[in-house]
Amino acid sequence: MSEEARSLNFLEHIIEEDLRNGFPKEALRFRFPPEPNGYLHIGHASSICLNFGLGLRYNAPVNLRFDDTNPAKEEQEFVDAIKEDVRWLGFDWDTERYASDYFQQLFDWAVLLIKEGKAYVDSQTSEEMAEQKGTPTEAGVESPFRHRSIEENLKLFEGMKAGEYDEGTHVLRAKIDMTSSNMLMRDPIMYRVLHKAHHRTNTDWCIYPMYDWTHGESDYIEQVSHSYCTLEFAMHRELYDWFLDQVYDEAKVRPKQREFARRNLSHTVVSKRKLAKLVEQGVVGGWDDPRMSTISGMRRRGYTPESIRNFADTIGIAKRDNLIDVSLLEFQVRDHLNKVAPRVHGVLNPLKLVITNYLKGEVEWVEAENNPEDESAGTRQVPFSRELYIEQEDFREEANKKFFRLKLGKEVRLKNGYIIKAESCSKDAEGNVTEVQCTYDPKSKSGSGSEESLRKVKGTLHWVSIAHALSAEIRIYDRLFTDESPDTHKDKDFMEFVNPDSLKTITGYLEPHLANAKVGDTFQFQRMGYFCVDPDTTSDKLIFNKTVGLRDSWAKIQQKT
RNA sequence: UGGCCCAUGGUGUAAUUGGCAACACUCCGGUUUUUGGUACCGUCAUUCAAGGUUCGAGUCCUUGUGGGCCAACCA
Repeated sequence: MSEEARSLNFLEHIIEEDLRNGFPKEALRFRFPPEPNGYLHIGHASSICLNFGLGLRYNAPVNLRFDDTNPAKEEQEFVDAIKEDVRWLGFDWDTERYASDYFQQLFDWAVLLIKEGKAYVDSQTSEEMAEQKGTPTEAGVESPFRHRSIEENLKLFEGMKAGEYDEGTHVLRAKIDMTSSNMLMRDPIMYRVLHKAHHRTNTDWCIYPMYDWTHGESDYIEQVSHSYCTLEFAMHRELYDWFLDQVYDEAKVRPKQREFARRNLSHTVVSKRKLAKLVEQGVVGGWDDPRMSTISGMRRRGYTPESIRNFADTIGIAKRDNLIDVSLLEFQVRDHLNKVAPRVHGVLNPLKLVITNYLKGEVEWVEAENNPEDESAGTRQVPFSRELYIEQEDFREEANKKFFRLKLGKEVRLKNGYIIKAESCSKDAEGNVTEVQCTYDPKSKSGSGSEESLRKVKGTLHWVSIAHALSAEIRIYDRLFTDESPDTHKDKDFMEFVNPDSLKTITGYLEPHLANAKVGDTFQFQRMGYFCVDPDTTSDKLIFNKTVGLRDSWAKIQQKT
């Protein structure tokens, strides 16, 4: 186990430099700041791994802070779901905070700004203000209300807070610079009137602070040392710093905002609006559909927290635009599941196999290892009998020597069982093989130690005894989108790329001890992939989701020919 | 017609801050294997372009080229 020191990413370099410059290590503090307006997705997952990972690396506290400044969109339900998802990913926050905890402080500071002549109440319509704002290449012009007296501003702002005005009639604006090349510095809005109940403060407030006014000050209140956000907030940094300057006390930690590139996963979408559309239009079964990029979807799909964390770790973080191939994620899922998932025999496309020289009615319980990667996983007994199911794909009447499976006249090993030889097969009217007849070598039983049992035969098949088989619904998923970046086409809607075959439901046949499987349990169906028990499972119907397939080099060989 | 950010293999990230381009995945080839899985071995880039500084440039400078972001009473 060589604990090779991982190279630092640029955000860690920033911290290291601050430390070198004398920033006290004990003062390091981070935060994950979701808005509780929807479910967390893979993008949030990497942000969570980043921020909480920093906490672990520097042994520093990480706050979970809900950025709940817009009661029109936010709900308690989402707060609960977010907390569950963060915990499921394996992280624990130092303190649970809410921007709404700071409404009073924020208000007091706003009053201070008004008194210093740095904020004013604007009484125009949003259209009028938008017009005055200018464009990225043209300076804006000042609002006619920009030079109201401090007394009038104070009176108006108090009135806004007291509920004397309707929505849209007044806003509080910071008085900065209408000619700034940064649009965000052109007198940004700090407060708006919103007569809506808030999920935590109820109707205590009818004015709510905007993101820019809230975020940096919240970081400051919590004494967050490094506030990392995505690149689209880069332009906000100037404002973040300006607001901080208004209240900053030298004796305290001054939060530092830095930006990183959002990590985009191929073949998926992540925006709330788009995910909602998939749900509303019935393309998927819900927010936790196993094809969704939500954390709850990935959980239901059978992705493990470890695999998601390893994924976030290995893809790293930088500032350039990226499109990460899902295969990187899938690799991590396989890598982890390979180590922990019990192996099991499961036939997905059954073909009847009859061992003609095996006694009718005879049943043997053969021993099978639960996980070759983990000896402590032990073994189990699997019933073997005269009539079995094998995969249709595993039999061909004739095939070339690259086909390491069952063909007429040739031998193959039934995993944990015997070596068999295909003798003949039956077909239906269309010529499809309906049954294979074979003979077995009674001395070749797996694990018996006999000379015959040690014979090398080129193929090994999984199987299940028909009489003992448990049938189960198997849901097989493919990518939800056929395009690697479905929502980046200017001329096409992402819905055009929905993969019509992203879900196939079949009936599979499993070894009987799976009757005890519980929701969420994951197994490797040998040679087929990883499957987990879906919550739709009932006492009389077992349902499995295919999490991810095994690496399939046979598929590649076939493709080439 | 402005400002800010970015550019390293098929993908994503590194490079002791100016000193032999590394890691993971993928791909391809091979070894092992009672999972065509796993494990293991090997092949695959002179760093967007052109100049410049330097003994030495992925790293610094200049100019291009390409891409992203910025005008919600959203976050």
